[in-house]
Amino acid sequence: MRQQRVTSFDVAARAGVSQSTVSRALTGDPVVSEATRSRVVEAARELNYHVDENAARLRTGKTGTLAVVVICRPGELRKDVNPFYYSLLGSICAAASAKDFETLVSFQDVPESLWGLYEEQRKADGLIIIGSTANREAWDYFRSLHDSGAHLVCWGSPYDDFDWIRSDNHAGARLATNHLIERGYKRIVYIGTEHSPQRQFKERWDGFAERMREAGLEPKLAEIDERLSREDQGREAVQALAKAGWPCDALFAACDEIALGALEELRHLGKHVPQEIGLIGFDGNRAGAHSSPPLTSIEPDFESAGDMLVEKLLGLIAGEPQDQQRVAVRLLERESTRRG
Amino acid sequence: MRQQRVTSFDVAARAGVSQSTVSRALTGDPVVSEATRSRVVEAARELNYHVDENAARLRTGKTGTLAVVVICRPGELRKDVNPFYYSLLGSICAAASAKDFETLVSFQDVPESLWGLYEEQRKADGLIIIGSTANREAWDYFRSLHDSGAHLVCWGSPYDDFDWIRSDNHAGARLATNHLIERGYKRIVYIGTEHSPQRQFKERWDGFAERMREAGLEPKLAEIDERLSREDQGREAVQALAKAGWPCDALFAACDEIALGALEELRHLGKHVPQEIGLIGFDGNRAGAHSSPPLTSIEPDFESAGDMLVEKLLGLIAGEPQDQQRVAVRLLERESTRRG
DNA sequence: CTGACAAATGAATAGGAATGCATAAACGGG
DNA sequence: CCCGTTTATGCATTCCTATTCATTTGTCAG
Repeated sequence: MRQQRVTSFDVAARAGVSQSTVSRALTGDPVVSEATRSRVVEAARELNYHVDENAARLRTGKTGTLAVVVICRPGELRKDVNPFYYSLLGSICAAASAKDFETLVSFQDVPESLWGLYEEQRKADGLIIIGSTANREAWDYFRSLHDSGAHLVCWGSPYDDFDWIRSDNHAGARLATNHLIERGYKRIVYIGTEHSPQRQFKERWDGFAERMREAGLEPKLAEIDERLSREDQGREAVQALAKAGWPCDALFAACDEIALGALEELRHLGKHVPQEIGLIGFDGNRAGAHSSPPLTSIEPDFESAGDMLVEKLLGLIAGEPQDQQRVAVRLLERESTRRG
Repeated sequence: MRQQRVTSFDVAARAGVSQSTVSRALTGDPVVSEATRSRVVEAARELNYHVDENAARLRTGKTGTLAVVVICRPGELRKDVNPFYYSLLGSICAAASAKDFETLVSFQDVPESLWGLYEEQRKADGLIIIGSTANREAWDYFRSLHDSGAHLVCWGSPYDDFDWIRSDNHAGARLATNHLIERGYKRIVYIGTEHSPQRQFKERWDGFAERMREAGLEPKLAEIDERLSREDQGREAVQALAKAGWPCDALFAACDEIALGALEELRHLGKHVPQEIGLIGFDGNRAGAHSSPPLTSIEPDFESAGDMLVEKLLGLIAGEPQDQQRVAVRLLERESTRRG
C-alpha cells in the first residue's frame, strides 16, 4: 500500500539537478538561483515530497523541537493538574510554534533519569520545566543538569538563583493588597506561608506585608499546612479564622485554588462575600470566573509567559547568557472584592 | 565545552565487541548472550552513552512518537481551550508514556497542510486529533488523510462513520435525564441543539428525548445560537426561558460551559438552584466543582479515554482494523440537582 | 583573447544506529 | 576426531539529508 518513500534524489531527478541542489534549494540556501529553486520546488510539489526530518536531524544535530515537562504532584499524574499549568502549557506551545519549533510534552511526577534524556537522545534541543514545585531533590537534579550544560529553563523553583521565569509575585501581591485597601478593607489576612519551598508564596507574602506597612496596617498571616490539598488549605484557614472570632475583614489567598476552598468554607459558615469579608486570589484561574461570587484575582500575562520561556530557551541554545525575568501581572477584578 | 558525542562505536570499543553487538544488546535482541549484554550495558553506563534517536529513527523508519493536535476555535489559540480537552490531553500523554511513546503536542486553529506533515516528515508514527469540532472542511481534510493511509484517530467528528472515540453521549444523556426525573423534576428543557455539526449534542438530545418519553414526559429543546460563546449560549437560553414564563423546573445543558453560563444568568434573575430549578451539565468540567451551587454533571472516564485513543492509534499503526468505541460516563452528583 | 574571479552546481562524504549476510566458536553425535 | 548444527558475533551496507570541496560556466578587466 505505502509506496517506496520519495527522497530528495527523486526530486533531483525530476528537476534535472543534483540531490545537493535540491537540499540547498529547500533549506533556503541563497546560493541557488531563483530559476533552479522554483524548478525544484515544483518537482517536490508534484512528487508530494517531504523532508525526512530524522535524516536532517541526524545530519545537522538540531531537532527543531523543545521538550516541555509538566511536573505533577505525586498521584496527580492521571488526574487534573493545576489549570494554571495547562494555560501555561498552551501558551508555550503556541510560542514555540510561532518560532517554528515543535513541542514534545510530557507529564511526570518523579525525576527519573528521563529528564535529561531529551537532549542526550537528541529528541529535543532544550527543556522547559513547569508545574508544581515537586520535591527539592528534583530541583537539585534540574540544577545539576543545567550546570552540566543542558539547555533548560524553569518556571519558578525553590531557589532564588535558579529559575528563569516566574510571575512578578511581589508586584502582584502589592497590587492585590492595594486593591483591598482601596476597597476599604483594613484587617487583611494572607492565607499562605512565608517559609515554603514554593518561593512564590514567600514573595507574595513579602509584597503583601510591604504594602500593608506602607498603609500603616498590620500584615497578618494564616499559615497553611503544606500536606493538605490546596483547597483544603483554604478551608482549614477559614475554619481557624472562624474559631478566632474573625479577626479580619478580607482575605488574600496565596493562590486561586486556596481561595476557592476558602470561599466554599465561607459560604458554609454563612459569611457573605464580599460584604462581610473580601477575598482575592492569585493566578487568574479560570474556575474563579464561575464561583459565586466570581473571584477577584491577580493574573499573569500568560501569553508573554510562554513567549519569555521559549525565547529564553532559544537564547540559551544559541549560547547567549540569560538572566531571570518576571512576567507582568494585572488585577482581574471580579465580584469577591466589590463591596458596598 | 560539549565534547565529541559518544557513539555506539565508543561503547563497542570499551566493551570489546563490535558496534552491531552494541546495537543488538541495547535494543534487546535475544540473540546476544547475557554476559555480553551486561558488559555492553556497563560500558554504556560508564561512558554515559545514549542512543541518538534520530539515527535510530532514520534507520528503522519508526519514531516512537505520537502527534496530538488540539483544534482550537479561531482566536482561541492563545486563550484558553475548553478544559475538557486539557484533561483529555493530559490523559493521552500519560497513556502514550505508559506505552513508551513520546507525544508531540500542538494547538492549531486552521487545518493547514501541517496536519499531515507529522507522518510525511517522519516526525510521528500517527496522529490524534482532539478539540473543538472546527469547520467541516477541516474534518473533510482529516478524512481524506485517513483514507489516503495516514494513521489517525479522532475524538468526535461531525460524521457518524468517521471518528474513533467519543463519550457515550447517549447513555450519559439518559443518565442525566434519569437523575433529574428521580429527583422529582418533570418539566425538563435541554439547552443545546439537535442539528449541530457537533454530533455529540445531537446524541445527547436523543438520549434525553428517549428517556423522557419512556417516563411519559415531553422532551423540550431550547435551541442555542452556535455563533455565541458557550457561556453566552447558556445565558441566552435562560433569558429566553424567563421571557417564556419559565415553562420548566429543570435544565439539562449540552455541556458544562453552557451550564455555567446558564447558572450565572439564573442567579442574576434570582432563580434558586436547585430548589426552583434543577441544573445538570455534561463533561465533568473542573470549574463546575467551584460554582455555586456546585454543578452536577456527566463525567467521561478520562483515563480510559486517553488509553482508548492511544490503543486505537497503535492498533492502526500495527495494521489491525479498528472500530469505533464509546467512553463510559458516570454521574458526578453535586448540589445543583439536590433539591429538598 | 586571456587570465582572474564570482556564481552556480555536482560529487562525495558524514552523521549514528540497525540489520542482512557471513563467519567463527561451541557443541553433540557417530 | 570430524562434521553438521546451533549460538554468538562481526562486517558491510542502508536509511536520507546537509555540507565540504571541487568543478564548471559566465563575466569582465586588461
